[in-house]
Amino acid sequence: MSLEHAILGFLSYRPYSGYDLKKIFDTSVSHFWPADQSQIYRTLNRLTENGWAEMEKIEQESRPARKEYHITEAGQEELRNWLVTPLPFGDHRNAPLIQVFFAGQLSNDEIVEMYQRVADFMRLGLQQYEQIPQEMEAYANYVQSPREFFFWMQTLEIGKMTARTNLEWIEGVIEQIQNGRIPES
Amino acid sequence: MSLEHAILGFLSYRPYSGYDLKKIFDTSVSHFWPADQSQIYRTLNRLTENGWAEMEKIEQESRPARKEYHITEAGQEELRNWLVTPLPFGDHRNAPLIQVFFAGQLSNDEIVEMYQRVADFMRLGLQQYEQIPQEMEAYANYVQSPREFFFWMQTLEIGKMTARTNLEWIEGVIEQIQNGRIPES
DNA sequence: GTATTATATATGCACTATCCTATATAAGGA
DNA sequence: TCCTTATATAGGATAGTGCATATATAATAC
Repeated sequence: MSLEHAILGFLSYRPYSGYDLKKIFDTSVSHFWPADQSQIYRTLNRLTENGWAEMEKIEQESRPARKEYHITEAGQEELRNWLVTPLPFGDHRNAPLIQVFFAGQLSNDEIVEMYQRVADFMRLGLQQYEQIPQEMEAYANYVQSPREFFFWMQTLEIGKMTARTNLEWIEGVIEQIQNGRIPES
Repeated sequence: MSLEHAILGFLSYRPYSGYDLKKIFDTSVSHFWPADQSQIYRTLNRLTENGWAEMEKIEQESRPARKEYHITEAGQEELRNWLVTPLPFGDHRNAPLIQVFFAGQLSNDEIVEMYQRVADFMRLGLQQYEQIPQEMEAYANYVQSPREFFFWMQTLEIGKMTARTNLEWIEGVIEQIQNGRIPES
């Protein structure tokens, strides 16, 4: 499971609580791995059961107690093993492609209209990508490692490249429709 | 849900049984939407409950009875509505990016080794993409619609483009490591 | 004769994920 | 005073996925 390993990754930097992790996820990896709060807590329990993390309860005045999770030796080892295991890129479910597959049932006008909207959406997404580095940079100061920061930026880089590729594809389809290069039946 | 709509898409061509659908999925959309047999049957039940499909039992000599599912008016409408609803591209979980995010913990050699393996894997995948058209063409003869065939080919096209983009990214990272352009700490 | 393959559907179980709601405390603002 | 926000964790309901297994018949291969 990937959420387990993403959490182990963050715990390898330093101990965190579930609450911390939710915020960290939202400002760092949520663009390729959004994490639900309840799931983070449940996964932390599982990590503890697996012996990959240990919980330390920290009482606070005026606030509910924090449960800080520390990665264990076994957890470090599990993380390393997972990190060096090649996972295939582009091997996931892709719902928009189902729409493409059956798009022939729509009229040319409907297709153009829809993909122009999708293209707009993606151009917006590309713009938002430009803003993520600032958020990440803030986080980088916090952890302080140019090497790690380099790889964080690489996740953005590949995200942008993929978005540009998709956009290119969409623009190509729209153009082909407008030039009458798509069979009518 | 997408599997529901993918099945509705196929049923809009003609009635099929769960067994048919499993084979059709495996030879057409499995590269972006693999479907488990048990899930297809369960989804067909749900489609029937929703009034989007109707089941017709067809007895056969020497073989178990087929349950053929016919799309209903309501199902057609549901499919159309879904097809014209823009879904964002590139909006899915991407486990390999978690590995990238934490790759700084690995040594340069480990990273290069791993990504060379991933790159090999992807070059292989690209080659396999070249073979899918033949399978799809066989299926196209079977349904006979140049327009639909055009969009089927588009799902391959975007798959290849994405694979090439990913490969380009990986080759870039490897190159940067080999040129010492990645911070050591 | 026996094993495998093809045709066909169904169920059980575990795991993952999402959404919503509950619980608790304190600070700050309207 | 009341409402919202921030800090913190937990649980129930529901849906989707993956894997394994069960059931049944007939043809084919060894």
